[in-house]
Amino acid sequence: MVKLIKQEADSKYIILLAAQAEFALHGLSGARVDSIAVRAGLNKRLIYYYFRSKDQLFLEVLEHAYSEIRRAEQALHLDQIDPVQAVRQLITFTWDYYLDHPEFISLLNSENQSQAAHLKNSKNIQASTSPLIKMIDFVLQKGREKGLFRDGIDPIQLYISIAGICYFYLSNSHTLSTIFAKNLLHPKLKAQRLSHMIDLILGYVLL
Amino acid sequence: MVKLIKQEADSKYIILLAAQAEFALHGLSGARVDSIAVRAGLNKRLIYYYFRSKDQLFLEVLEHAYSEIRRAEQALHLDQIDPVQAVRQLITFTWDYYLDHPEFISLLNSENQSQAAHLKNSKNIQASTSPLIKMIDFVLQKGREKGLFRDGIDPIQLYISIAGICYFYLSNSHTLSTIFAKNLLHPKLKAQRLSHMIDLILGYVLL
Amino acid sequence: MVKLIKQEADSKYIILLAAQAEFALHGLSGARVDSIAVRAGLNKRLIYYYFRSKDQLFLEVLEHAYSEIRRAEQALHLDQIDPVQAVRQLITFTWDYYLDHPEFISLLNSENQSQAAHLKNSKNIQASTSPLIKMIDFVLQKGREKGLFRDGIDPIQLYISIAGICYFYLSNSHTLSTIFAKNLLHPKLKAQRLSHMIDLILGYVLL
Amino acid sequence: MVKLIKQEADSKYIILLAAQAEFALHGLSGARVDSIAVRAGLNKRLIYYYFRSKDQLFLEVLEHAYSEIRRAEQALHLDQIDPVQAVRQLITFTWDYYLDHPEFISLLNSENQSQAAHLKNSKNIQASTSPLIKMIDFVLQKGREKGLFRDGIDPIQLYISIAGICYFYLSNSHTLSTIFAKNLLHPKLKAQRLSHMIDLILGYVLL
DNA sequence: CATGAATGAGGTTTCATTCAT
DNA sequence: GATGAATGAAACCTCATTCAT
Repeated sequence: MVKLIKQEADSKYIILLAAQAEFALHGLSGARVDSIAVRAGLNKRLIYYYFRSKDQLFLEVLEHAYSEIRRAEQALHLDQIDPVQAVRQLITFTWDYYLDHPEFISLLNSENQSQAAHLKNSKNIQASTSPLIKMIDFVLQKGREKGLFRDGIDPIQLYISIAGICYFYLSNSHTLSTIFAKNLLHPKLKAQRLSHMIDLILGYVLL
Repeated sequence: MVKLIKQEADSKYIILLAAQAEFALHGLSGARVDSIAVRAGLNKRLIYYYFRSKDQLFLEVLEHAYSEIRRAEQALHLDQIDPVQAVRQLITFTWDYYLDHPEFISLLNSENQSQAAHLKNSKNIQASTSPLIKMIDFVLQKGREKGLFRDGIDPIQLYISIAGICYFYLSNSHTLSTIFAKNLLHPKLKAQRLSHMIDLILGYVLL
Repeated sequence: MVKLIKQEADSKYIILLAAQAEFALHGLSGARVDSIAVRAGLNKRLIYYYFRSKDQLFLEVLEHAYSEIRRAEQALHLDQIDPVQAVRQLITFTWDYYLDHPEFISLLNSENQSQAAHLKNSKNIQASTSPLIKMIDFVLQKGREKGLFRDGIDPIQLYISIAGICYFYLSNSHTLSTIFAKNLLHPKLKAQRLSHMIDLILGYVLL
Repeated sequence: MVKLIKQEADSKYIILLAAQAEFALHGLSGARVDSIAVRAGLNKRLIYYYFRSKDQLFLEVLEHAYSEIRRAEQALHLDQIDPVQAVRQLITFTWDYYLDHPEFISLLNSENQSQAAHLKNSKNIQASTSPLIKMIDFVLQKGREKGLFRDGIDPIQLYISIAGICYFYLSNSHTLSTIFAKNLLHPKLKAQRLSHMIDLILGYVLL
């Protein structure tokens, strides 16, 4: 019995991971259910057994991806460290997370192309981001109280800006690399980028 | 004869615009050649007559989109105004251009999903960005010479950051709006966003 | 033990009824084994445990339906009443039975679409109709002897005609209702139909 | 140009006939689009080119079948012959038409299994039956005026009864043949059936 | 320049059925 | 007796592309 349950969990999870890889690589409409089955080493029919359709599968992949990053964000505990360090930490984390999880960027791009049609049908997504925003707000307040940070910074705006400077560099690295005729993903350039981003955000945040 | 040539130009251009709309809405693999023909009000076979394949059509749409934004950027003449104003101007322009040309964002997302496969096969794209970077570099230098701007700012990094904070907010507006449970494209929020971005960049650039 | 056997009977019968409903609604090829399992509230595998295949299940449903109507026909005892009343009774019974058992009509339609492939493989079906025909023959003979009924009526032909006028009106009620733009199953129209059918048959049978 | 048009008509019509045969043989859900393509000797994709879906194809087949029988009915000109002959003629025609067009019966059975879902979405079906009913009403009136026919016969009821006795015998010939252990489609039996039906209807209609 | 007809390959999804417990 | 997991075959349908004129 226990084994059975484990098997199910395994197969379903294997499919989820295979789908994540396929969706990340080819987008929603470019992904092939056949390929997902091959990646998972399981029968294609099983995909429809566990998930109801390609779209439903995509939604679950997306929810999974969101829950993973939210979990990682929670583990940052930015409220327990020095505010300047906290800002540095937030940038570095975001950057590293996107670097380590290129599929997350891909999935978000696909979902935005779908106008968030899947996410809108999803429960318990909205709530999951607020703890992070609260944490950032707390950090900004502490920095302000210490006389370090400027006044009137909106935590959501700041979060979107930090995400944006990390995200855009990576999500558009192919076109940018082509246009600027240099490989933006070269380790040296990646290090320079992180450094620039920290300078940029701290330059704004600090008085 | 002249008229015939003009007609050809017309039909080809009509298809290009129809394709741009379709690609912007559905991405490369999600776009339908049939839909493009319907949008253009022309026979599908004509698409293959003017462009050789769906991918070639996509490339030409992409090249067209790039040439348009480059043309607009050239018209900025940032080198002829006050450096602080120039930075403001650059942010505002980028923001407005993305707002007015949502298809540009969509096309870039698609192309990055394709790992810039089309762009890499394209001549005369790479050179086109450098004037802008030179212009930014000139602005930064002027600001530095006037004792206003900080030292050591990489124009490419700055450009990518400005583009990133504008781009991400818009390209991911659907998921962000869902997650934060507010419509990020509401006029009020858009105005706040622009204001925040200017604060952010100037806060960094200014000494 | 007894309880187990009873359980078995229960489950098997539950499946049979569920299958009857599903087959009646969607026909043989339109019926879904999954749906039958859901209707029965039992595991799909059990269907294959009790019945060997979808076709075998269909056959048993069919046999069950036939045995039910034959049982009801036996209970008529037409031979014990006045011949005119007996004819009225036969028409009314046939009409009411079809009305009360729409699944019977559906199953017969499906089986005829299959060219009676299942029924031909069935034992003990053929014999079951003859008592009814014998009963009708007896009624006709009695009516003739009483000087009421016309001569030379074939009981099988009469039976098929009575069945036909009832059956067709109901089996084709959807298309007929659409074509004649009135709901043939409205109580008023049903009553008129029964009245017409009795007039028709008696008009023919009576001298 | 003319040839092109003719080709289109040909291909579409060839598909229609192939579909009619396939639907007649296997019903709506039992029919295979692949088989229709093979029967038509045309590419499967073309079926979706001309008709939009299997259901739409089924509807057009159905409409075609209805228009054919209505056309044949119009050609009867029952109003121009002796009323008794007209009734005979109507029965004989109905019987022969069903015999010659077994697909018509099959299609109607399928459509009724679908609860007339297709027909309900069809324009100009309802109107097509009324001329026949008017013609029957005219015949009945003439017979009554000549002192031959009984009073108060509803033409729709009569039509349904005539259709029913013909239809049921043929649509259910497989199960009936099995149950009565004789081939109902044997020429001798078919002749007897027609004779019985004429006796039955005239026995009712004539005073 | 322009078009309606046609196609092969492959897409998502569904099905009856069986495996393993 | 009962079940959840798994499957191969085949269903409907769609796609980019080409043919023929």
